[in-house]
Amino acid sequence: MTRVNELHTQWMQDLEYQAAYDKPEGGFALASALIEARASAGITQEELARRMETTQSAVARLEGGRSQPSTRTLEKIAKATGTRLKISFEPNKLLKAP
Amino acid sequence: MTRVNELHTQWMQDLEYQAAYDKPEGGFALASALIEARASAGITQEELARRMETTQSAVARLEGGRSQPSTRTLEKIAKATGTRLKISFEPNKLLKAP
DNA sequence: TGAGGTCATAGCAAAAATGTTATATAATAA
DNA sequence: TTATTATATAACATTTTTGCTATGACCTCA
Repeated sequence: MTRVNELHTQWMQDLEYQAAYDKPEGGFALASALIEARASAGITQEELARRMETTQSAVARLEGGRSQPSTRTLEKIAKATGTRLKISFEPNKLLKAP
Repeated sequence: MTRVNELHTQWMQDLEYQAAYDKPEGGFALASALIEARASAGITQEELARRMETTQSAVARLEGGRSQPSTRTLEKIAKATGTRLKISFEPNKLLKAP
């Protein structure tokens, strides 16, 4: 049992995690979505890397927001964390103020 | 006025487009999400390319599902189509059948 | 103190995405 | 028919992501 694993037990009880590449600026929202997905799976970077058939350092780079991953990579993450990848283009803010 | 533009007028009236990289297999869902986003903006591949600072052929390649775009590219598409990019890892199917 | 475990970073080579030019096809309008 | 417009494809150079091998920092626990 390790830190992330403990977080897991705690989070899985009441966490509605639906992190998204949404609000923030520089793509760091995606990074936190990755971290949450991994935490929800209760695994380490090492284990996630194993499931994605890559290395721990690659996972750290992704979570650190130091790359702009392709959908290929995002799909691997989804599979490895037991989640479903969803990418959408949603209608934007209001056009004119009332 | 061109074909897509006409589609636009038609769609914008009643289309709740929220295409997603969701159900299907080979990443073609993303492709159709792209097409819908562009159609909702009522522009041609050529115009989308101009807004993304790339070329029409690159857009065609994306919409044809012949690449796995990075979040960098997805962001460009969102900005160019006036939409908001949303990427999320959602909880998966049921674990055990009752 | 030291060992073990987790995560972050740097640097490099290989792979994939991207930008670009040049066509080709299809549909429409004149 | 011809001209024009929109989209699809191929081929290639450039850029970015990705995989990999260290290595260092930070904990916790014995």
